Amino acid sequence: MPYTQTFIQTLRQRGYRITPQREMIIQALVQNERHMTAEEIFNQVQSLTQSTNIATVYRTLELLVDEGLACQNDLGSGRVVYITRRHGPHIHLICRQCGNVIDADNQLLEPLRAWLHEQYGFEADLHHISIRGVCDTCLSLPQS
Amino acid sequence: MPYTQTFIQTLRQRGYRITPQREMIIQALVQNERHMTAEEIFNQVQSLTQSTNIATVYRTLELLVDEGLACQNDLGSGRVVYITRRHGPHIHLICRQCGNVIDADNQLLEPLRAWLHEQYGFEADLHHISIRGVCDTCLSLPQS
DNA sequence: AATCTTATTGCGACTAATTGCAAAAGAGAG
DNA sequence: CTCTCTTTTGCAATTAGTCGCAATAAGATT
Repeated sequence: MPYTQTFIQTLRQRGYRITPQREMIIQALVQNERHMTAEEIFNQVQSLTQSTNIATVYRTLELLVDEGLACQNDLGSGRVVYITRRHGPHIHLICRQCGNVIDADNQLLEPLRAWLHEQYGFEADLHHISIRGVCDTCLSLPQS
Repeated sequence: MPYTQTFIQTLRQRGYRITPQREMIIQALVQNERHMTAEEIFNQVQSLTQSTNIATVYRTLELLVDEGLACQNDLGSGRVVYITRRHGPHIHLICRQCGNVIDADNQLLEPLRAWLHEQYGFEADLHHISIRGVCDTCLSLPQS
């Protein structure tokens, strides 16, 4: 797991303390390579050790997001999901009606990012962005 | 309050029943003309009548959003805020560090919307979109 | 005005996530 | 290795929001 170690080194360099809890949380997130809820991570960590707590999972995930190492996304499931920033940036198109999530390309986000930076000096985090709307299928339904 | 009535007529035409609770919730949202939390709306309604409930406020707001009459936004305060769609579309730039919210123009969202529709058949709801990142001020801070 | 159908409400229980605080433990200095 | 300082954790309590269900009440029909 070299990538997990890279993560940990980065945090250590920035002055954060590395605890077994943090290591296991990072490892779960890195190894799964997918969107995970805090509870999924908590369950995986708990299968390794009892010494863990859901609050710690949330706090560690918040740290990873703040440090730009992970992305946080509300995909409309009622639970927030997390993923490392190793993954290429993309847009999540979330259908307001059926709840389906489409992953879209992000080409058009680049001009937006550049423009926001130029105009407002804002460094937009467009790595994993969610956009709500209505999908193809739901639009073409006969009615309702 | 003619605009409140327009709202109500629209809902009635779409087959929804108009209850005193719904009228008062809509009125609170329309009259204030700003982002409001469900609890703020609940408090205003409750000052008029005891016959109300926070769950009803949430359900009515959800209805307004689903019917395209209101926008829902998580501005990072820990509470979701609502506003009518009378307001011109714009982007909320939310700073990950200081929590400040900047309202930005939406010019560049039009090509994005068009492209998402063309490419994915997705009708994006970009009326009130939130983008996280780091603001001008926080970027220029000496360190930390 | 009375009746009927079904959408809507209120309530209480529940879930996801956050917070304050005392106890535990990481990491640097000696 | 021990001490110290400060960050981090675990716990319990709290908050924001949702859900199931029985009771209520819109609005249509007569």
